[in-house]
Formats: sequence, structure tokens, C-alpha cells
Amino acid sequence: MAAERKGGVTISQVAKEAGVARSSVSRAYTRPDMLSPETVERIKAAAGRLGYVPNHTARALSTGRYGNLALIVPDVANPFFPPMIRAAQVEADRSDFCVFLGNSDEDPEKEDQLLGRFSGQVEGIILASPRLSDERIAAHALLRPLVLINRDVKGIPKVLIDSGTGIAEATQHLADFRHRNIVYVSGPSTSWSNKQRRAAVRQASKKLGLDLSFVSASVPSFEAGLQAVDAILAKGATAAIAFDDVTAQGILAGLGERGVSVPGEFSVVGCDDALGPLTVPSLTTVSSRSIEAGKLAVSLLLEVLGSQAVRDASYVLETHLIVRSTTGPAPERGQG
Amino acid sequence: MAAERKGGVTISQVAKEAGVARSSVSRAYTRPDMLSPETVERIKAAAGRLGYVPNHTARALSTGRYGNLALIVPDVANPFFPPMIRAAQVEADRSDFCVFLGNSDEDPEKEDQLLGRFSGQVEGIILASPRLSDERIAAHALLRPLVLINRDVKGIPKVLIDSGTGIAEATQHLADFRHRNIVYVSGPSTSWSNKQRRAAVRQASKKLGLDLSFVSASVPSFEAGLQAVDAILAKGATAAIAFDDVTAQGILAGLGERGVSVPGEFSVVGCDDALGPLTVPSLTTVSSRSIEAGKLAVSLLLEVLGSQAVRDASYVLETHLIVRSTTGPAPERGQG
DNA sequence: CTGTTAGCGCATTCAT
DNA sequence: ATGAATGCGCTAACAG
Repeated sequence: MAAERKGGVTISQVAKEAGVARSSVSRAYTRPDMLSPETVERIKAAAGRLGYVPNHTARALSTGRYGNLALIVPDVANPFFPPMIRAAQVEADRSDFCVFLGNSDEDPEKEDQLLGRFSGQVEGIILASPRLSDERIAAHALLRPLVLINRDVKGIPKVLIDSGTGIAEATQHLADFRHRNIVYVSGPSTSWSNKQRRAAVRQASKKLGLDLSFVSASVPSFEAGLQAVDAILAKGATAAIAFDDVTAQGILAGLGERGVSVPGEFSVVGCDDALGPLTVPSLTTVSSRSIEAGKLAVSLLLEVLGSQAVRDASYVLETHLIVRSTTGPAPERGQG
Repeated sequence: MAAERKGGVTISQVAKEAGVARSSVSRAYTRPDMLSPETVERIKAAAGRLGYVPNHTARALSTGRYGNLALIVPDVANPFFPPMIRAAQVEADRSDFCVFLGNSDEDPEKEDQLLGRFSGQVEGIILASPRLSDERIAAHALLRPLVLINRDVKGIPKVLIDSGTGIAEATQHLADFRHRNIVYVSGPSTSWSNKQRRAAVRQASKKLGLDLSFVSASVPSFEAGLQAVDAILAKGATAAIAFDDVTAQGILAGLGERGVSVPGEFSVVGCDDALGPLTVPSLTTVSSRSIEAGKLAVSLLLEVLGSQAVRDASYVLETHLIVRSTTGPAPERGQG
């Protein structure tokens, strides 16, 4: 029985056991083709006997290739991210990379810290829906290859989910249902997606001649949605488009509490399709493509790592409205 | 402008710039108290000028302390885990540890691979709801400090969420509502929690004289729950206790599709309280305490890392029934 | 207090 | 095809 519990078996021990030089053991793992098949086999056998496992850290120090990357998200518990995280991991795994997960808690400072903390031990970083300033992001991008998801900073590779197209469809959808007065419940002010969505509703509303108001739910959460309901109702609107599904769900709950029926008296549209058809009534929302975004971000990052060439690449994923059951005709009004 | 993009500034360069030995630079960061305040300041200044950042990897190689740990879960997208993940990160962060997140996709082999892949670069590993065999787990525990969540393997520190107490309460609750024929929709066969829950319903049912059947939904998912509905109904039961909330939600949806009203005609109980009151009708479930589990697991692991002493520590978190709106009196039957 | 000297485990020249 | 030597960047005795 080998396996010294701590420290682990080293290349030297294997070398001795196999009766070869340390470099040969190293080569047996990294460039087997440089060795005679028998030697490789002998080494592998010795290694197996001793329970040798290459030390990732030592290798990283020597080669500069860490073999891992980091993914930082604002909130793991937000259902928008898990599928993305999962997709990123799967994709990273395909190229034998490990991924660090960072949770910034929607806090720019925390995000900055994580960035610093990770950058020392990963080859590249993916920043999803960052809340950090452009300047800080650019600064970090100078130190490590960085890929952004849902954020547009000049000179930095990114994957953008264009929720604008879907939001425009949603606005049209509401107009078709004769809603004249709608409200957009906005998310984090530092969120690129929020700016984009907000702009999209605004533009579409203008074009369609709708009356648009804004209510803010600074942090995207069930709670925030719940608390936004009074403000929404006060605007006299008959429909709301929420920054995301979670917020929309909170709005739905708040509406329920106040006895406002959906979609009978009020229509709600979410965004991101993070909840699937799981809600009741099932939520009309905008598709998210977060899985593709996660996958793409990783392959883009890997590409950047491979060739120093890739500089300012952007992928844009379009979205569409998914009509389910929280939208319907505007209620009849007592006054014309 | 310093900051050479790649490679980074090293301790030697700082040493030269500051006119001191390399070891002093090292000490300035790890043991400033060993140096005169002025020297420290001079070094920090030089470092700042050059944009020096300590290389985590090199430090790890030299000290054996990686400063990170791994957390492996079966499915990031399962709402039971994100809060746990988040809690673990927060707790790890308090001690300045980074955490690798692994997603096994409910696959024992994948889990095994991740374990191997991570163990080279972390000081300890937390395995949440593992699907791996006891043997393999024990084997890995030999190489790296390991802490289990929701799995009981002799000799390995663990945090157990005792859903048994809550499940027993749930069964009692159904019996109080005069349900006589219930079914337990089981989860992964390799899941400790599933075994525990299954045993708990069985025991409680026996004690209460209930008629109990089993339906299997091997993987805990909305889909699996949906597909289990026919089998559930075929058992002639009037209530179901599901392995977890996600499965319960699927069951709810399936029941809806078939026009079976809840809780009018059928009662459903979930487990883990992963969805909160977000479902409609809001789900009667068993509390999970996953946040505490994540936090505890990390502090336990850190404790193990600190003193080689801690060996077989176990924390057990009890759970309770949370009554919401998916349970009600058993429907009247046409035949006695 | 601070400089000198050795490694940590591995990859990689350069020889042979 | 293989061995010997050197260094990645840092920490940790060991001396002064």
C-alpha cells in the first residue's frame, strides 16, 4: 500500500521505481510519443503501483498553463444562471479545463475582489452580467483574457443575448391585446441587459404609441417584484414587462395577494425564460439562450487563449417572445 | 506603465527595485511583522510601482496550501443546491478560500472524474449528495480531506440533513387529513436522502396504518415528476410525497394536465423547500436547511484542515413540515 | 531584522 | 530514445 495520504507521490519516486530519469516520467505523461512504448508502459505501471497523480499546480507553475478558468455570476441562485454555469462547465470539461465559480452577490466591489482573487490561478475569466464599471473591467482584461456575457465593453470579447428583439415582440404582443398603458419594471442599474431591455420597451412603445412608465426593482428577485406591485398599480397600467422572470414571478404573487387576476385584469411578461412553464399561470416571457451563451463564452475564451489574435469578437444571440398564459386582452375600461 | 500583460511581475524584480533580498519581499506579504515597518513600506511601494501581484500557484507549490476547496453537486440547476453553493462560498471566503464548483450531472462516473481532477489543486473537497459508491468515496477521502453532505460513510466527516423528521410529520399530516392510500415518489437510488426519506415514509405509514406504494422517478426533475403521474394515479392513492420539490412540481403539473385538482382531489407534499412559496398552489413541503448545511460543511472542512485531529464528525440538521396549499382532506370515496 | 540557501513538483532545454 | 541540468515564483529554514 503506497499513497502517503499527504504530499502525494512525486515524479522522482516513480522515476526510481521504474528505473528511469525524472524527465522520462514527465514525458510519459506529456509526450508519450517521444518515448519507446515499452518505457512508457513501464513508467505507467510503476506510477500505478505507487498511486502517482501528476501535480496540477507544479505543472501550472512550470508551464504557465493553469488548466482552469473562472466564471463569475451575480447570483447563483437566480435561475437564469445555473443552466449557463452548467453549460460552461460541460464545454470547459471538453477541453479539460476546470472552472472556478464566483458569486458576486450583485455587488460590484465583491466582483472586483473575486476577479483579483481568481486571476492568479486561472488562464481566463468569464464575467456574466457584471455589475462592475467599464473601467475596472477593462483594467482586469489587461491582466487576464476576459470574456463578457451580457455586457458590452469596447475591445473585450463578448457574448450578448439580445433580449431587445424579444422585448420588442412582447411590446407588440401587448399592443395587439389593446393594452395602452404599460410599465417596465427595471432591474439593476448597472446591468447592461437592463439598459438594453429598457431601451427596447421604450422604442417599441413609442413606435406603437403606448403609454410607458417605469418602476424600479433594483435587484432582480422575487421580493423586489413583490414590492414593486403597488408602484405598478399606481401607474394605472394594465400590463407590465419585468426585467426578468424572477421579478415577474414576484409581481405575479403580489398581484395575487391584491386580488388582481392575471391575465384577466392585468398582463405580465417576464424575460429570460428561466422558469420554464413551471409557474401558474405559466409565464409569457422572452427566450434567454443562456445555455448557448455559457457554451459560447467558454469556447470563445478558449479561442482567445489559443491565439493571441482574437481581440474584439462578439457573438449576438437573438431572442423571441414565448407566449404562455400571463398575457391577455386589456380589461375593458369604464371611461373612454 | 508596467504590467507586462503576460507572465506577471515576480518577486525578484520587486526585490531589485526595492534593493532588498527576495525573501524580504516574500515576508512583506506573508509576515510583515518580521520586517521593519520602513522596509515593508519600501517594498510595497516598489511592488505597487511595478504592479506586482503574488503568484498564488507558486505559493501553493511551495507551501502545500492551495487556498481553495472544491464543492461537487449532482446538478447546479436543481434549486436545492444554489443556496447551498452560495452559503459555502460565503463561508469559504471568510477564510480566504476560493471554491471550485463541480457538476456531476447525477452521474457517478462523472463525479469520480471530478474528484480526481480537483483533488490535485484543492486542500479539501465537499461532496454534496454524492451518487458515488461508498468505496470510491472512501478511496478519495484517503487522498484529500473530504466532507460529505447528505451521505453517511463511516469515518468521513459529514453534514446530514435529517429529512426523516419532516417526512414523518408530513405522513402524519396526510393521515390527519384522512388519506389512507399514499405513494412515495422516490428519487435517485444512490441517494442517501432518498433512502432516508423512503424509510421514513415507510415507517410512519406503518405506524399510522396507511397503505403505501412506491413510484420511481430515478432522476429528480420536473420531467420525471410529470412522467410519474400516471403511475401514481394507477396506485389509487389520494396523496403523494415526492422525493423533492422539483419532482413535486412536475407531479403538480401532470395532475393539472389530467384535470385532477390539488388539493381538492389529490394532495402533494414536496421536500427541501427549494421553491419557497413560489409555486401555485404553494407547495406543502419539508424544510431543507441547505444553507446551513453548506456553511457547516465548509467550516467543518476548514476545521479538518486545521487539525489533523477531527476524524469522524457529524452534524445532523433536523427538518420540519411546512404546510402550505397543496395538501387537504382526502376526497370522499363512492365506496366504503 | 535581513540576506543566503534550498527546495516544492514538474517541464524543458541541452546533451548523449 | 533517454538522462542531466536548469528554472517557474515563492516560502522556509538557516545564518548572521
